Amino acid sequence: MDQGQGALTQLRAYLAQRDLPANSRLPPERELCDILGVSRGELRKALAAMESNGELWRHVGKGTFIGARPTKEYSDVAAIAALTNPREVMQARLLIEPQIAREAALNATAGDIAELKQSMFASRHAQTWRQYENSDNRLHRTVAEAAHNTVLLALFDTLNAVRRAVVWGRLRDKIDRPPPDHHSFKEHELLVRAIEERDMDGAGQAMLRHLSHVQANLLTARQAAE
Amino acid sequence: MDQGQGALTQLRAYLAQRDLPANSRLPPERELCDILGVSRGELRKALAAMESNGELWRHVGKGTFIGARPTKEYSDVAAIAALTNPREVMQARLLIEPQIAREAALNATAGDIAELKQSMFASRHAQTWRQYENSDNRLHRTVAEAAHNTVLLALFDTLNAVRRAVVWGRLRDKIDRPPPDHHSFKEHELLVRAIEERDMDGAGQAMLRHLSHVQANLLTARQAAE
DNA sequence: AGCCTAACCAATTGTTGATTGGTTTCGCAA
DNA sequence: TTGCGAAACCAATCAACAATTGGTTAGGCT
Repeated sequence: MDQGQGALTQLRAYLAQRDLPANSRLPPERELCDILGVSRGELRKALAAMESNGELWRHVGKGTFIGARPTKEYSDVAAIAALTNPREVMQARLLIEPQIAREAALNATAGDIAELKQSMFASRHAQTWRQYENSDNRLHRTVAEAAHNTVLLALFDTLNAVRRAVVWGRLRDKIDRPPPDHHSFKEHELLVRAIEERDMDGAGQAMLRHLSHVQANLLTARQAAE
Repeated sequence: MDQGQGALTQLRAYLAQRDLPANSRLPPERELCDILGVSRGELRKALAAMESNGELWRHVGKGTFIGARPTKEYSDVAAIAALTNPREVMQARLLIEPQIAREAALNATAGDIAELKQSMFASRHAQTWRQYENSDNRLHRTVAEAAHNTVLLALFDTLNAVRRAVVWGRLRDKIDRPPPDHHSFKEHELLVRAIEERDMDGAGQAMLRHLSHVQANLLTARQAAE
C-alpha cells in the first residue's frame, strides 16, 4: 500500500521539481520508470490517478502532457446545411458580411485592395457563369481577409461553406454568361471604392445593398423555375 | 507566334478529349511535354494562361488540377483558437452579437423571452463567478436561439467555442462572487427589455454597449494582472 | 494474490527518397 | 540581340517505411 502511493509521490515530486508549464510533454513512460526507479505498472497507476484528476492527459503515439486535454470541437458544415435553407443562409449573409466589410474598410492593406480590384476585373470579364462565380467568391473572401481578423475570416468561411452546401442543386445555364450590365459589377465597384476610401459606413451599406440584390435575384430565379 | 499558341491549342484539345471532371489531377508537366510533343517552356506558358483564366490551378509538389483552387477553410475550433487572440475574439463578438440581438428582437417567441428572463434571474443570484458565467453564457446563447436562424446560431456557437478555447489563461478569484452592482446586470436587463419590446435598434445597441463594457473589463483585468 | 518483466498492439510521429511545379543557366539559331 | 529548347537545380509536397509511445496481455517470481 505504501508502495502503491510511493510511485505517485515520486511522480508528484518530480513534477514539482521541474515545474513544467501547461501543455508540456513529459518523458515517455519507459524513461520515467528509470528516472523514478519505479516499475512501469506502478508508474502507470500514478499517471492514471493524475489523469483522472485532470492534472494531465495521455494519448497513444503522442505522449503524456500536463494540463487538461485539448477539446476537439468541430462546427460540422454538413450538419448545419442539413438543418437550414437558402433563406436563412442569405439572411445570415445580410447580417454578417456588411459588418465584415466595415471592418475591411478600416484594416485593408494596399495589397488587399489590389487583389480586390483584380477579382473585380476578373468577374467583369468572366466568359461563363462558372468563372463569374469563382471571381465573385474570391472577391467576397478577399473582403473577409482584408478585415484582418482570424475569427471573422473563419466565421465567413464557415458561412460560405454552408452556403455552397445548401445551394448545391442550383445550376445556371453553362452556355450563357453574365450580361454586361449585371447589377453586381456596379455594386462591387462601390464596395471596393468605399473600402479604398476607408469609408466604413459606405462599405457596410454597399455590401448590404449588393447582398439585397443577390437575395432578390434568388427569389425571382426561384419563381421563374416554378 | 503560331507555335506559341499551338501549345495552348494542343493542351485544350487534350483536355477536351479526356473531358476530365473538376478537381482531377492531370499528368506532371514533364510527361505532358512528351504526350503533346511540346517543349516544357511552351507547355508552361499554356498552363499559365489557363491558370490565370481560372480554368485550372497548380501547386509545387502537388500537381496541376482542373477547376478553381480550393480555398483553405477552417471549421476546426482548435485550429482557429491557435491562430487568434482575445482581442480578435472580442472584436468579432462586438460585430456579430449585436446583429444577432437585432434579429432576436424581431423573431423571439414568448418562450424565448421567458427563458431570457430566467437566465437573467440566475445570473443575478449567482453565488460564484463560475455560476455567473454559466448563466451569462446561457443568456447570450438564448439570444442567439431567439433569432430563430439555424446558421446564425451555428456561427454563434463556433464563435463561443473559440472564445472558451482562447481565454484559457484567464482566471477569476474562485472565492469571490459578482458584486450586486455588476455592470452586466443592468445591461442584460436593457437588452432583454428591448427584445421584448421588439426594438431592433435598442437590442443591437444594448448588446453593443454590454460587450463594450466586457471588453473594457478585459483590459483592466489584464492591466491589473501586470 | 500482487508485482515485475517482457513482449506485443495500434496510433502517432519522424525520416528518407521520390515527385512536382517553379526557376535559372547554357547553348543554339534566326 | 532575341527567342526557344534542353538540362540542371530548388523548394514544397507526398509516399512509404521505420521508430516512438501509451495501452494491453502473458508468464514467471515472491
